[in-house]
Amino acid sequence: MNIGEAAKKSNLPIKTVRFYSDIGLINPKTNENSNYRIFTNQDIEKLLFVGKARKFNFSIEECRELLSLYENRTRSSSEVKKLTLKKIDEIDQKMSELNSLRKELSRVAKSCNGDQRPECPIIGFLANKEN
Amino acid sequence: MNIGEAAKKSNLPIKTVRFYSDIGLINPKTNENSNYRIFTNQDIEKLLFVGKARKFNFSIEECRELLSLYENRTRSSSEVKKLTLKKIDEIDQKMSELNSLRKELSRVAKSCNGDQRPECPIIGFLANKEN
DNA sequence: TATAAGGTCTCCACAATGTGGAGAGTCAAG
DNA sequence: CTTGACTCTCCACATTGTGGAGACCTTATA
Repeated sequence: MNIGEAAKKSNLPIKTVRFYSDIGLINPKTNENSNYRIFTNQDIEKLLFVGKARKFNFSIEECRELLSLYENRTRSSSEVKKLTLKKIDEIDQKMSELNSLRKELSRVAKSCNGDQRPECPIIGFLANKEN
Repeated sequence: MNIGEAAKKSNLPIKTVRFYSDIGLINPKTNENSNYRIFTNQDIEKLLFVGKARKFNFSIEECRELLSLYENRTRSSSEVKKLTLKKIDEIDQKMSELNSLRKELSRVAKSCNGDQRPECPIIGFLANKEN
């Protein structure tokens, strides 16, 4: 099938499918006459796989790795689990950063009246060299 | 002072200071002879301000806005507070996304043995078109 | 005074992950 | 044969810088 149908079936924008093909995440054949890409059902499965993995925060390179594990019928499940646990770790890290950020911001926001007067502790806080 | 000293005083890499100056976040004068940028103490203050705001997750454009509020002695504190509350909202949004992501990932990770056998529920999950 | 060392300049490329458009080629239907 | 819908490649842009090349400036030392 052509790229338009592939895009529809994989729920991805055409541009994205082309991009994934450009970077070799998938490797559709090429019609030598028309230079059109030709997608198989296997390609669609891979696109769906990648689409989902991307939604779950895996980077392109991680998708590439997962994809090769996906295709390798003899790989151990521990490899996949390792990648997943690493992802969870990263998420935890990010969340704790966001948490302390949120705390600080809400602390300064609370101390600000938010009225018509120009005095603003938030600005003062940001302008303060210390901390 | 020259850019090297400005970078040191603002705790930012030279390249970053140059970048901020390129995009007009700060506007140091230029020595017409040498073409060197000349920074004042005011510029350093702004750089420190931006550096801190960036750490607190404000985007460059938001920094630009905050900077103009910072310089505007007649602005109301509510404008600053609004930006800050918006930031907090964004953080909340991001955290809830990460939370559900984490839940899903840890659910599938738990269901995977992580052993030498190739059966892997995580791969199965990612390959599943549904959900 | 000549030269070397160190600071600074501009311009380009790259990172990640696509999106948007231009201009040209292809295919299927009428 | 023409028209409209698809597809192709190539370039630019988004964000926030970082790294390097080659050229220019300044200051100090020989």
